[in-house]
Amino acid sequence: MPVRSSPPIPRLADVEPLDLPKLQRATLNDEVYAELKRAIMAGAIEPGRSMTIRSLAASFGVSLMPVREALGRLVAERVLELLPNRSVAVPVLDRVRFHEVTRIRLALEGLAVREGARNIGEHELAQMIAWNEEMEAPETARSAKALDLNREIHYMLYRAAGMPTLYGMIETLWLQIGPLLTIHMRSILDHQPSTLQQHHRDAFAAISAGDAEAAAAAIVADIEAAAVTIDWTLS
Amino acid sequence: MPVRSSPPIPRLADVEPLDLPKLQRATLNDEVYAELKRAIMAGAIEPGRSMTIRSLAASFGVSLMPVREALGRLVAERVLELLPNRSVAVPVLDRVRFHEVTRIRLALEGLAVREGARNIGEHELAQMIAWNEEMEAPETARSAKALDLNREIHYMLYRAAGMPTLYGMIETLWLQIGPLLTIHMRSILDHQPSTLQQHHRDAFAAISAGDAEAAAAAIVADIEAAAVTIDWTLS
DNA sequence: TCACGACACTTGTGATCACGCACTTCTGTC
DNA sequence: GACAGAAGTGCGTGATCACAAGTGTCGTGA
Repeated sequence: MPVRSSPPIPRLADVEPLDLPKLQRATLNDEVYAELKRAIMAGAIEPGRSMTIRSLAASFGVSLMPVREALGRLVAERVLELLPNRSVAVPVLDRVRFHEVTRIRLALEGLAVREGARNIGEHELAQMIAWNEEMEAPETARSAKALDLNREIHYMLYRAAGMPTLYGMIETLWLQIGPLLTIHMRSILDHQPSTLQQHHRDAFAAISAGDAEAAAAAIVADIEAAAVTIDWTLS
Repeated sequence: MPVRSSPPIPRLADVEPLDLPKLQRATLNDEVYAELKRAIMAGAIEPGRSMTIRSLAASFGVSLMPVREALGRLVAERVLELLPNRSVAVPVLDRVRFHEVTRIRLALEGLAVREGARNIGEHELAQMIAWNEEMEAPETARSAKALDLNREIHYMLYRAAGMPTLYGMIETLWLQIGPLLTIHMRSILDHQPSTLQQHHRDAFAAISAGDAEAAAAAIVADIEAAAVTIDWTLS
């Protein structure tokens, strides 16, 4: 630890406790991992096309090592798929697997809402309502931002459950269907002009009324409505 | 591909189609990963004590690389925990987190049974019944083999659902509570001499009767019964 | 006797290199 | 002209090395 030579300067630790516990340096591994997740969720990586470690490493400007580990983690989370060639790709969800992921989502996100509806605070609820109205604004209704807002609303609700393991599992499920959402975003937003927002409004009303079960039902209806629209466009 | 010089010997590919699709060489990475999973599930690794990459690599007789990636995958699956030192350990489940994992298990394994009960074949059902009776045998009732049989029964039921993503998620959940199960195995098997087997029998009867919902209820009761026993021993 | 600092050691992280395997492409022969 | 064999290339996997940060220990000074 470097020590200043002039004594009158007090050390930072003396002035402020500053006990932020989770300040750990981000490794290249983590950065590549986060960047890949963002790219996948944004649909920037075409499903089915394999990608090589070397090309990704060159794109990120790092060596093979961080990319290898980040890809391995994503494969472990089933966000990426291991091809027989031992190379990886964003999996192409056929109708069967999409149905499976949707059913898991219904179970898990229903549980999260049932729990989160009880714990969520006034401030978060207001924030979600604001986001939901922003989704209906004409300039964002058909843009990628609408999907981002939709995701943030759901995530905030799920975070309120205070179940970190459950939240992580839901996050990986969203990553699995994320590419599909982005690709068919136009269809979803066209076929359902304001259905999504209405389901959200139902959920907010139920939360305000203290009816966690109704809130869960609204989110389940929301997921199912989006699922049938995507299923319509599949294969 | 090496070619034999003597022509009369027919090549294997000519005699037998042998189109086993999933024959890909196991890498050291996969072997270390599988071995660590076995060790964790068996409770061989004391929860909370951190382990170093180098020591594991020395134990396995491999270099750091395969161990690093295997550990990274297990951390991604939340089977291992990343300590502030950036080293890893089997997480110690407090009561709160154990409750959370149990609630997720109820949702997911209930779904799996509801689906698996409809699809499972006669042969698998007979196998499960045989395993269940073997659990009651005096020589295995209190041994680690009883836990193995219990796990195999549940896994076979969940596999029958034909939902690989769901099955993988359930498997990681079992890995998270596996150490706890093994450590408190004595308590579980003592407090519940044949309760577990009875719940299993209820599930089998419901499956035979074609009542998937009752089968799911039986497994849910099974999980809950084991959970309250473990919760009793926690802290 | 206690505290502080320097040193050695351990550990995770990242880079580089080597090997084996699979696939492609070119070429020679029938 | 077509097909088989060989050379070349690209890829994942694993090992080794280098580096920085953290940690414990030993020694010295007050």
